[in-house]
Amino acid sequence: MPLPQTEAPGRLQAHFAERGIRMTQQRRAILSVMETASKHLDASQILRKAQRLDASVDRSTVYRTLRLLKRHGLIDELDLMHINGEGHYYERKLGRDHIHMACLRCGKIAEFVSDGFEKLKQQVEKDCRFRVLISRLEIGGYCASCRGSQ
Amino acid sequence: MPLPQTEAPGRLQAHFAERGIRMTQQRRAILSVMETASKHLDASQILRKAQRLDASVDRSTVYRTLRLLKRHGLIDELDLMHINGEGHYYERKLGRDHIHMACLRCGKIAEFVSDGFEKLKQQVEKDCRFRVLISRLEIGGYCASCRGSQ
DNA sequence: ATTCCGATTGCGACCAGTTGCGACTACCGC
DNA sequence: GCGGTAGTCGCAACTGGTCGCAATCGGAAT
Repeated sequence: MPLPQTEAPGRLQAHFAERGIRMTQQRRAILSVMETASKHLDASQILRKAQRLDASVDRSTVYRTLRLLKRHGLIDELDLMHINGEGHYYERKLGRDHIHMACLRCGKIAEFVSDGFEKLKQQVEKDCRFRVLISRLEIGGYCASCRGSQ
Repeated sequence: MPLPQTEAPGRLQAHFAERGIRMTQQRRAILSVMETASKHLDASQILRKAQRLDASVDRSTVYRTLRLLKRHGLIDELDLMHINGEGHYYERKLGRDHIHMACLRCGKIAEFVSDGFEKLKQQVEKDCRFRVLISRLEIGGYCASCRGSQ
């Protein structure tokens, strides 16, 4: 179920300004790719799209900017259970955390928002005396339509 | 074929035999490293230890064997929130799934077994009509001792 | 508009993990 | 034990991601 969201799109650049992070041509290109992306992108897709806006963007700048966004909690990084090789996927962080479910047969990715997940995180905070900042729950298995055919 | 486990340690090799998976010198070395490991190892540590038992073991054989173990549900693969670079860590799968908590300050890894986690997976099975085979929940934040110093 | 300094960039070299391929070997049936 | 074959291995080449460094740029102060 593609996702319930609360918050206007397209404000990544504003976040940068508010936090006094320097804005460059290259970052502008990358942010605008992330802002307008409709689905999970991997690093090489982000690079290609960003280079269409600013041809000078380098691979390593993409990775550095992604890391920056990650550190500021503005995007989430996903493995999607390494369905296709080693790569990672990135998505804008909007609204509440959600679980990612990857179908091992058809490769489809579904998302799921659950109160149980929030409760579980609260339990960890309490029982383990651990301050939760980032969390990632990924599940691999078979989706409803693939489940029929063993 | 995914499998629940409650089980004595050190029987990785037996599992291979039972499932008719071919046993080789190299695999024996790698399995024995995994069986005797006391904590999360990364691929290069596994390689080094395995080479002490059989000098011919190659990097790619380690990765291939790890993937094999993963597919058979005998080990878990962790990112530990990419605390140190990109690498992955591997651990023998024993008993119930557990949550990994990585402290972003001191790097310590804690584990936590929770009924809430099991319930959450059941909820996904039911609400999303999704067959759960593998699951991984990783949390990044501050552990009890690092929490004091902001 | 000009200066200036730290932050950022591109580049090339590197580490982590995967793949294709020819050579090798475990193990089944004889 | 012996041979044949599918499964596995080591190697070398590749993709994904990181790092160190010199050159460059953003933007605050002037």
